[in-house]
Amino acid sequence: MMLNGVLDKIMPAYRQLFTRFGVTEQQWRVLRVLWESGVLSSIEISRKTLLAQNSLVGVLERLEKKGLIQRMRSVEDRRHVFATLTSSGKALGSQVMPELAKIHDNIDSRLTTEEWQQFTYLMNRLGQPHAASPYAEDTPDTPPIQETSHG
Amino acid sequence: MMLNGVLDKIMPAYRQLFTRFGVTEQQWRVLRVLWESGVLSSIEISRKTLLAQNSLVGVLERLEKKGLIQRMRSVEDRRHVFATLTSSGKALGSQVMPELAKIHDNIDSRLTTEEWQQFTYLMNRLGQPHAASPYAEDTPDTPPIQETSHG
DNA sequence: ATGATTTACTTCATATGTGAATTATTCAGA
DNA sequence: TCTGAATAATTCACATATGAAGTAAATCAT
Repeated sequence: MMLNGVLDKIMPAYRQLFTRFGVTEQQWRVLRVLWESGVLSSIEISRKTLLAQNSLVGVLERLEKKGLIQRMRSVEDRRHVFATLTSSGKALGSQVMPELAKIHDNIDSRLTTEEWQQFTYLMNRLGQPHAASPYAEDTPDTPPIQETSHG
Repeated sequence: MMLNGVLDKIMPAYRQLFTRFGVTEQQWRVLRVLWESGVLSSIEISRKTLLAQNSLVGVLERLEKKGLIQRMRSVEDRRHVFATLTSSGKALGSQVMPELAKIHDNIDSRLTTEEWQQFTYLMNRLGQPHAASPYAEDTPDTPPIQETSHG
């Protein structure tokens, strides 16, 4: 439950920025990955933003209605829907990015480099169910800083 | 964004348990604090569960509709609404608690004692805005294990 | 080829989370 | 005492999350 608490304290700053530009956090997540990757299929956006497909439908809909993105069906495989930023979407991106960087830097400065490594390590451990081999698929590169008699 | 990822991996286990008993995660949070404290005012529940007042209204409504809790207005200050568990609510609690403990233990075992201390410490640091004195109000008791040239 | 299966997207019903606005009460002060 | 500020709960509009279904299009196995 601590995770929720931390999110509740960290997100407001971001949300405030986003609402100032008329978008929501998840809407921004989509804009962001499109900004970085150009054109993406709905499923790729879903993977990169961690937004469920069904939730994404609405998000993309509202983004398109705002004229920030453009959706289109693939010709080869008509099951795929691709999305890309409109010029206005790109413009918004370039306006938000710097502001976002400020907030990000602030949060970034709350922990030292070592602490961020610990953080990453701990988060990965928490995400992995116990009993699993410590050297499985997505195991973090950074080993624990202190292993005090336990494995 | 890692926080979201971890939550997405941790919560399903809990949600699965709760839906098995016909409640949601936040509904359970309420039942839990009532279980621990007996009678509580809406505002106290809100504080203990981290659920916003307006969200709580609906949660309490549904819990009452399910016959798990009972709401009533205070006589002294009719602005307050108190909630308490019904016998059926208590019964549910005693059924869920042990199951919950299993999941909790599993997650608990994913990190060592030291790592949990680091975790708590890091979460607190992340929740505190930067520039603030490291020894302010809710600063954790456990100091960082490694402070390598930075303060 | 054709039915079974899979895949990608969409829709639905239900439960929240958020910020803003309302309502009902209580309280402090002229 | 009457009024305006402060509280606690509730309501609203809007945007998601989740799980279950539904669709259409592509793939597979026979």
